[in-house]
Amino acid sequence: MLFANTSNYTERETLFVEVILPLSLTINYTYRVPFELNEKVAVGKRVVIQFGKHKIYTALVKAIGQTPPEFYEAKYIIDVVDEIPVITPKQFKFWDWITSYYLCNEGDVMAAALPTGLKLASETILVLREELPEELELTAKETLILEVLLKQQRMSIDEVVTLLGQKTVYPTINSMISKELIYIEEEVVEKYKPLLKSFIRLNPFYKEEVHLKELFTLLEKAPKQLDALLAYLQIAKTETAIAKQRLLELSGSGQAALKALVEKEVFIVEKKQVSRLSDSKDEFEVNFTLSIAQQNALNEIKAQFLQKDVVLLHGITASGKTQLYIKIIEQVISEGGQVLFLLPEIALTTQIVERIKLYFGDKIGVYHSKFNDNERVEIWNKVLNGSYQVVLGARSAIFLPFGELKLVVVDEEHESSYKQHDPAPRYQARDAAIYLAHLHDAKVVLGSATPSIESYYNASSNKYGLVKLEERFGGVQLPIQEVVSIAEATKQKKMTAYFTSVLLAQMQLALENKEQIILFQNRRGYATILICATCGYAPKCVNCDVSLTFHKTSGKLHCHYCGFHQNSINSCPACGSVHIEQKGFGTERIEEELALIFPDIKIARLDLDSTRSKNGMQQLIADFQDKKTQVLIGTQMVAKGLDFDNVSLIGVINADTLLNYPDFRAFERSYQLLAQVAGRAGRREKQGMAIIQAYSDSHRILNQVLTNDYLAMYTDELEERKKYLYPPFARLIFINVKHKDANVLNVASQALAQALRTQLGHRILGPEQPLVARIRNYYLKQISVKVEKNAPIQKVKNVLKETIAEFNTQKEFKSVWVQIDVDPY
DNA sequence: GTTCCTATGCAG
DNA sequence: TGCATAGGAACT
Repeated sequence: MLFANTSNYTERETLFVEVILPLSLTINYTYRVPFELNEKVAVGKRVVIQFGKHKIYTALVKAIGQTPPEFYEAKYIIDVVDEIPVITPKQFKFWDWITSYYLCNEGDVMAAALPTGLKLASETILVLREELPEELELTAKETLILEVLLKQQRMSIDEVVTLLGQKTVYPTINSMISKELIYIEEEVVEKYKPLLKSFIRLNPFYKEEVHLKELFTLLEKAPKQLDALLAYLQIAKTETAIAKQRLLELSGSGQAALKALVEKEVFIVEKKQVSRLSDSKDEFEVNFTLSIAQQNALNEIKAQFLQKDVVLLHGITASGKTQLYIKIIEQVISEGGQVLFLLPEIALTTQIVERIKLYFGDKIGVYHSKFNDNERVEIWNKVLNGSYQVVLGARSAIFLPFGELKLVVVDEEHESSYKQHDPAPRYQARDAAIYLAHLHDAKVVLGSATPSIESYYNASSNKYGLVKLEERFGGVQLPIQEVVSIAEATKQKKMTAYFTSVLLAQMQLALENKEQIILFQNRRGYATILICATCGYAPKCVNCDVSLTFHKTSGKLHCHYCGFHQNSINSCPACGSVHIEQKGFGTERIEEELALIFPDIKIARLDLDSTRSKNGMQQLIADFQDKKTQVLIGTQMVAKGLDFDNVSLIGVINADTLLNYPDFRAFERSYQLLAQVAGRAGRREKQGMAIIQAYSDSHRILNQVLTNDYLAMYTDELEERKKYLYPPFARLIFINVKHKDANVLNVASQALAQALRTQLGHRILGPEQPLVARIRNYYLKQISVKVEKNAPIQKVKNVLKETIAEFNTQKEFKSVWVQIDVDPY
């Protein structure tokens, strides 16, 4: 082995770098830096490295050192990608925290944090040799591949797999390599492509009046060219950079004329990099004054910030939290700080974003999953160089490279979509954002009309500041709310399909007044399940342990877990009976029944199925806003982030499905959702109405929704949590165990739980069978870890990590998947 | 015997 | 993650 101090280059430093790969690997790897790259490597820059025999990846330099690895020879890094680091030291610290808190690998975090455009990986390409051997003995498959290659010279592995229709292709490829037919190339695909546009510039020669005049006379015989020139001069008065396309549009002179001018060297064409992000240069002066209540809340937040880093803003629906946020943000950016504004994914496609964008103009960037990669890279860079001072984003926006972060706003902080469940890192963006803020010495505002129990607990126990905003903005009145018993209505024969007479009457009234209606049903599809009336058979998914849902539009039975679907059945496959009954109902069924009752109105349905296409949701919402549709039926989606002026009635078809959900948060969630849904009714001028239909009409949660009594709900829930030791009185970690074989899984999960129990005792619960015991052909078991609040959580986590690692080395459990989910809610 | 799949180990 | 390798099931 060649050590640095024994080599001929003693006077030169030999550097080694520890790199993070964007893969789920438990350790980081060490590479050696070739001397010529010594100057260029730096922590936070990306390097190109070979990992394994073929693959080339971009990895991130985590650390630089001079000690060579003891037990192996390090490979050389191939190249350094960046001129300046793309990851800041603070981001590394943040990643470290996520890695250790959520028990994942650094590579998981890297994969989640970097936009795909910044993570290039190689693709294996087969290339046909220029000279082929004369005598060939080929198998049928090799001939097939060769034929394609003769046509197109190059092929990716994927293409070979589809061509041969088999998964194992490497033996064939290897054989062709040894027969000297092909060679292998690793093609690194640079994913980010800067957008280049052609710009036109006048040759400086013609800047002088004399020359320009000569040019005019010269062009007299070419009127089109003259047009182009005149148009150029006209635009040049007000603009510096003139795009070719724009000139073409404005002059109407055509490609040929422009080309001729370029050939005459009158115009010079330049390719320039432009931004894909539409930046509205004009900042709108949206003047508004805060109400007294808002002003007081704002002052109070500022006062709280003197002592507390996090403030919970408990502001009832329509109290104008957004305006408050805007004022706080405004102050922070005027002092040169950056702001991260987190919103649930769904809210990002809607009005609130437009409002804030108008206000802050080009200082603001929006970051969410609907953006393509190139756009994300551009946003990343604009945050890095500080040209974006405000970022509005979904949970993944916490990974952007902030330099001067001074404020984090988490709107609708109770939203469950802040938690990422799969894949790792399984982080809770609200909590991670609080840590991020801590790293930056920044302040945090958590806002919600129905705060999560934990946040409210933190606020009432003085860990967070608490500011209340209890007055509706602009004097908007709370809707009149009413709970209607479905059982009672059924008894009195006052049900029409799924609607009580009370709800129907109100709908009639609203429609007569030309007002709009939103109906909420937390289940998509048509009927929940089909069931044979004779033998009780119900069609199930072939991959998962769930009954299939009947969708009428497609005429098929769908699995909502894996996407499997099959044709519906007319007779029972088990007993042949034709008495197939539909049990339960979803949004689709409600839409149909409603159309029968009100044949003249237009109804739209907002759920996962109807919004799958890219602009589906936007279109649906736009139509509803333009009053093209009168009734909007939806799942959870309708509750979140949508504001409609003309909606006077909200109907919850069946609240029981929410309340009966088997989860310790079911009541909290129900309250939050129902309060949010109800709050959508009648926002301006007119008092709206919310009707909640339920079997369990006297449920305490429904009462609390009716009376808007968040505190009562909180107190009751807290009591329950204390009694059964749930958060915030304990920390919860789920260990999900998966295997294709139910028996192996049983044995393995028992063994793992036992191994954990010997170290952590009563804290280990389970393994239990989850509600859905099999998804995508994998059987599932869940072990829960409940840790008292004051126990050393990091020690427990270390034990978990080690025990699971040890467990996975055992021969019979090698193929068992174990995933850890910290704070799984 | 061949062909293909699946499990498993490993990469610096 | 993706690839090499080994062992075995299903085919000829």
